[in-house]
Amino acid sequence: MSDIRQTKQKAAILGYLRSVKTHPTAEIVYSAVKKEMPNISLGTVYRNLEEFSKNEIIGKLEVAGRKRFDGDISVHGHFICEKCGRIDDLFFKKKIKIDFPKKYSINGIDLTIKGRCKKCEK
Amino acid sequence: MSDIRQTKQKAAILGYLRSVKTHPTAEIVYSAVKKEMPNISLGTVYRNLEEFSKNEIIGKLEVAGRKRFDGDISVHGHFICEKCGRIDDLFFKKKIKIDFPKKYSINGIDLTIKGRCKKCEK
DNA sequence: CTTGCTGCAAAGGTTTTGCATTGTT
DNA sequence: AACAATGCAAAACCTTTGCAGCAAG
Repeated sequence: MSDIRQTKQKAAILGYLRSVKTHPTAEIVYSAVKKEMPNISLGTVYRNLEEFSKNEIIGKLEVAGRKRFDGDISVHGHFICEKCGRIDDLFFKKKIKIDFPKKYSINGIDLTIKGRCKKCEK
Repeated sequence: MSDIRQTKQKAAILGYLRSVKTHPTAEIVYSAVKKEMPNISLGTVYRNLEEFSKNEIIGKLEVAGRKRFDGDISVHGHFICEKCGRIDDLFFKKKIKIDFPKKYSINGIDLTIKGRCKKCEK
């Protein structure tokens, strides 16, 4: 039977992702982790990020044709600035109610708002 | 000054997208339009889909690393089955209220729900 | 006529994958 | 000792782009 093993690489990737409030790409995670672990490979980073997100240990978004990862899996939405690309977390004070058809079994909700951030609003 | 021209290709792409209720990839649009217009090129399809979505004539989603296009730009959400990949439109009867921070200028909202469709729910 | 659009094919960027080796359990 | 995970590099995949010829206005 298959088992999942602990490795330094996994710990470093997860540690980094949880230490930032940004939503880095695999490439960015790779560069960051590489500083402490120069031999880590990009493939390992991709493989683990993908595995973590499949196991719902981290979150994944897709923006402008790239995958971005999120160390925070609490319920929240995202704001994406269409000009500069910045991504902010959105935490809502009031619960959002939606009347959802019962014919599906829900696993996750993604609420993304696009627009302009303060800086980019001319 | 630059102007935008009407072409058969644009009409065919838009016509196809509006004739279906699916959310096809550029590749799928290409195959479909190619039946009526065998010389159309994939590059043209990509170029026009991108232009249409920039001008908000069509919608664009990103699912599983691919862009998908939506001929329907009315306000609605999407359901994505994580197993079979099917995408359904979600129309809500009641307006959804969210308490959104005023510091952004909003341009669009994307509500995507992931889970299992009836068929894939074992 | 002017110049935007197309078709073609090549290039670009991101992500995945095969395989020999290394490291966990 | 078994075999999952890694590093490396090649391959796969999707999308963008340069350019010469075509076609819309």
